[in-house]
Amino acid sequence: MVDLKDLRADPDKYRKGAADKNVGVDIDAILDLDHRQRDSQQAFETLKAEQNVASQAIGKLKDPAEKKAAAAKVGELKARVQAAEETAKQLTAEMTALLLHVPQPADAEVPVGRDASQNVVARHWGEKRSFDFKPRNHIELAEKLGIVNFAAGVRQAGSRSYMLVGALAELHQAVLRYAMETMARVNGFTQVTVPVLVREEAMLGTGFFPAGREQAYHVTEDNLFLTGSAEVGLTALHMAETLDESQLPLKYTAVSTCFRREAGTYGKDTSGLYRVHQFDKVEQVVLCRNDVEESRHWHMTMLGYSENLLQALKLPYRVIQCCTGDIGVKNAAMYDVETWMPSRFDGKDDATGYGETHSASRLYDFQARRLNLRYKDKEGKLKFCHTLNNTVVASPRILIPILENYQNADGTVTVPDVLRAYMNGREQIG
RNA sequence: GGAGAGGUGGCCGAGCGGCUUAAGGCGACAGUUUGCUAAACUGUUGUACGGGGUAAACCUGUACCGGGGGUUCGAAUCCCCCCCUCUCCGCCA
Repeated sequence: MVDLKDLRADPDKYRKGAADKNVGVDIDAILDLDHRQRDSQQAFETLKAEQNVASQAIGKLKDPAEKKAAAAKVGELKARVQAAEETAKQLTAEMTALLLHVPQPADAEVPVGRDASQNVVARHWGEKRSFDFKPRNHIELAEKLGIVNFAAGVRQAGSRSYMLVGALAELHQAVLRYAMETMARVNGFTQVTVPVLVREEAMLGTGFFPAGREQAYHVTEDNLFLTGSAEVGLTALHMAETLDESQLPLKYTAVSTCFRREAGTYGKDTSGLYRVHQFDKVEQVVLCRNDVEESRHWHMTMLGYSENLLQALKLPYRVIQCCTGDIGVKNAAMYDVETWMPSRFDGKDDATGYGETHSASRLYDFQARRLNLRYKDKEGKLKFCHTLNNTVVASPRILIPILENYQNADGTVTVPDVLRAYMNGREQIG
């Protein structure tokens, strides 16, 4: 949710912000509606004040006949008050609905672009391996090793389903545990468990709704939604609370199963472990003071954690600064990390070989406004928190670069050093 | 899933149609007194959105007693729906 007062004061900022993000919201229509809403609110409040005065006077009358006469007189006012209230309420509802769609303007440094194709590469890390044999893709590797069963997954759960079996399930757990423990023990994030089945308020509050509603599974029987990220649970942990500045920053991490309908991606990445409906992810969230510099600091710090993890896994990657058209409605800035997946490389364009594995976002107070997540600063003033989130690791997608980059000529896969401790010291699969 | 009891300000707790601009207490803040602390006394005490004011101070309107509707001239109070908490029963990893 953007700040309505700021939108009134500087509508151009929001016009440009929406245009840059390629989001079709009519700022002028919102401003016009805002005027009408305020006028109608004013009209209602004036009438209501009149009614309140008259009603209170009745209470002081003693004579029943006088009371009755006075009540009848106020009764005439009542209809007008109700009509005015109705109008004001309706306009307020319209206003709220429209405001939910106004995107947070991207920060000045974010490159302007229509979609992901205009993202900017910030940096590369790592040496891509050159194979002296014909490398297999992760599907071939895993099926040959008997550590995945796509058919069984699809049979019981439909398309984009899978079952990791044996060593691959172990590798999956290992990478999640490694990520989680590093964040908690080394970087001081508090481990949290989150609900993955949540109310609509949590989805609205974190900005996943209304835009993006079609990406979430809806459990209609109980009117709950399956979350696509622990970002929801972690960011909404203090929903509707007033924190104290001394508590900030709050740093949380959680591993959760994530559910995504992947609506609108039919025919895209249909096979393998890349784009699936259910996966597990270690996510981290920071709630900090309402301070742009501090937000920027945490954003870069968390992006660094993800890079550290990939460096520890010795997986080549590149960091992408997402352009305005790709950062979504809620973000002020976003970086993706893409990891080298040899099977995706078309042999010509290097860019084709990188697959998105991470995403780091800063949202300033956009989510906090919707969540009513505030804190009291040192002067006792109430302010909205800033929120940020980052992927620490998502699996099974991360298993693709691990399998493909660590494969051997005989079809076996070497286990990355840092994960062996989480796999009973196992050094090789197959 | 069944039965019952509840949800009031930062906290406790009264109020059950108009003397409530929510009693009283606790806490917090300010002042007085005081060698210092404490105590005592006095005062202040929320949020959101508007209007006025050059800004702050301040003045003013509306809304808010779990949420949403309704009855009424008037609702914390009466009615309906929903949410949440607690107790008991049933079921259950």
